[in-house]
Amino acid sequence: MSTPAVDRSPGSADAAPDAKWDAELVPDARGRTVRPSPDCPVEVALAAISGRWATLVLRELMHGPRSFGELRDRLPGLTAKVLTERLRDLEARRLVARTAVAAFPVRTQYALTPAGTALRPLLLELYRTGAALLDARA
Amino acid sequence: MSTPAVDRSPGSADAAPDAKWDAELVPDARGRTVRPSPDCPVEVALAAISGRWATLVLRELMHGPRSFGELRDRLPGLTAKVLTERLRDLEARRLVARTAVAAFPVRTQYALTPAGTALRPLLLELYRTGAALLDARA
DNA sequence: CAGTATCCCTGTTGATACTG
DNA sequence: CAGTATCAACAGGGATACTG
Repeated sequence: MSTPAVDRSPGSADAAPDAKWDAELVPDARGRTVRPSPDCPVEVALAAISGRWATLVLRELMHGPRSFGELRDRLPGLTAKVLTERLRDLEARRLVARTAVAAFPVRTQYALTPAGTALRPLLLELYRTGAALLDARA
Repeated sequence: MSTPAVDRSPGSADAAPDAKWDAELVPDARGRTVRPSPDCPVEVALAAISGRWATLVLRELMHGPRSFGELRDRLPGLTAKVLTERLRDLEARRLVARTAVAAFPVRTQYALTPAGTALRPLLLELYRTGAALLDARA
């Protein structure tokens, strides 16, 4: 894949140690990646909000716990299949916790975990940045 | 698509006016979207950093203007085709400006515009959030 | 040096219909 | 109520080879 050519990096395989990094932009070694890597914090954050509808589902859950039906009602156009996919993904990342009540009819509650709540500043920053871009074009 | 049923919203078609919104999370009407929309600030910001390798290309340009070859050298594994795609996309969004010097050999400079530089806080927040998620799992 | 041109392959999304 | 099962359509990305 990558041309071996000359190995100028004495360090690990996926870093560029001899470059001068912006200490604010790249505070530690995890950010000195040369390719999209699951170990890079930026990629981890992007993965957390990845997938269509993901930020909208998170926004709804930021308002408090919601049932499957409530989420579906709040986001018409989002099919049950995709909603399930998003929720399962968020659950796998431990950002959302599911609580199913085995009654009839079945009730399921989806709530943010502390890790999920930690995404709030990121959503705010996304909004801020996007709004600034929109205003700049206006 | 959406079940017409009862139209409980007296306002526009893509908003839910009767819901109570978190004023910090959704500061204005542009955030009260019911589906992924190009008008939503969050979507605009996500679009700005969309595409594989995008954040890495932006990171490199945050360090200063770079030529096509410099970017390619700094990001081995990124093919010329995809690098071109990312740069063209960023250019179309006015986040990056291209300056080609018609000499021989050809020299091209890619630099962030003010709008592109405005993405820095977002990248920092992505890093912060991702690092927090990584630390939480450790 | 700075790209283009193809081809192919894979993942993602959406529509629709069905179930414990 | 809270999902699952299929299937079709599409876009994104990578490998490779070529050009002004």
